[in-house]
Amino acid sequence: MSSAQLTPVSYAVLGLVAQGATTSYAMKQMTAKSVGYFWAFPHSQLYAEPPRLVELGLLDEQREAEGRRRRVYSLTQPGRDALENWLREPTSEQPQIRDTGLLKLFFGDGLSADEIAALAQAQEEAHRARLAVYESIVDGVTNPHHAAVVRAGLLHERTFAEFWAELATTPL
Amino acid sequence: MSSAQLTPVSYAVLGLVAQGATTSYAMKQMTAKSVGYFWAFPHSQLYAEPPRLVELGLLDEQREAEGRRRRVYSLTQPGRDALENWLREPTSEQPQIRDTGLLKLFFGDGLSADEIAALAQAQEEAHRARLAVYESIVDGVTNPHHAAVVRAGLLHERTFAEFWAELATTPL
DNA sequence: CCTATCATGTAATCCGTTACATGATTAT
DNA sequence: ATAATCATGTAACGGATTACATGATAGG
Repeated sequence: MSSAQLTPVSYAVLGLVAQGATTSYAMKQMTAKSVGYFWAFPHSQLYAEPPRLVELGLLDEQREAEGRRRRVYSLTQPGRDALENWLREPTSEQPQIRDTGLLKLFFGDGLSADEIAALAQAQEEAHRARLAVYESIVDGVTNPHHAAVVRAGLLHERTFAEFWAELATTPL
Repeated sequence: MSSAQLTPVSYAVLGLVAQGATTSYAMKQMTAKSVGYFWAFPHSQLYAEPPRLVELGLLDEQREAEGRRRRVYSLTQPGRDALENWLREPTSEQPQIRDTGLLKLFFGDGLSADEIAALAQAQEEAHRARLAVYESIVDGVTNPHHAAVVRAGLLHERTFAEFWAELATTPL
């Protein structure tokens, strides 16, 4: 029962199936307008991961008889247990923010003040654009947990938009 | 000149060398107390990446004659150009926040209100701990660009600590 | 001198990304 | 009908992570 340890993608798939996304495409749709904004799962992952979980006995796969003949997944009891345990378990891993703009700022010694300001303005704009997207969807999200996650994203974008805005006007 | 496209790690290494970190260990040290907090580079990456960049002609490698005989890197002109171009180039990739706590919240339908509160409290605590770390180091960071990045981290941790704190007290 | 830890790598596996490719539906 | 796009995958490659392993240096 090769207990290969599960990755975040594994749990995401288990969670998506638990929320009713029984096909890979449905998983893609469900993530697209919410958690996918800051933890993007390429669709190929959502197609590749379920077979692994089937192999581990955490998912069950049914093949449609007609039409697209797509693979329809459902949770097994061990799968449900694995998901629940993960949800309850305190998370220890440090969150990672992989922001290229911050990386450039970190290494920006070689840039002039104007170039730093340009970077900051571009970053501010990007964050405001993302903020606008979140504001436009937040009211349409019915699942309260999903809505809470969108709110977190909203707060984050606001924070960073302000950070860059200040940097654009205040020289280092 | 196999123009394999450079990854963020590539530019990080170029940037670190530009800032005077001429050995892999020095790179590790320089990142550890600043950008490494939210974009962690395992030391093996900092040892594995430079040879690739040497291969591409972006770094030059000198081997120490004595002692540890370590590899000492320096920027070539193409390497410096690549770094500068990257720094000036507007960044298009969306920043990614990979936060397991948020992922659990997203899938937290199956959790009770108490369990959500427990998750939120644990997350708040983790963010406050990180916040304390940033506060303890921010004054000691001399490089203004590094300091700005630490400030960004500080704002982020504060934002998220508050987000989780509110969630812990307000039922969904 | 001996030990602990600092420092420097290597190896192997596997996941994630990117691109390719094709089948089904819908719109015109 | 035909084109466009929606939907569903596969393949290949490379990078990232996780362990393993060993050589130097400093401290006792």
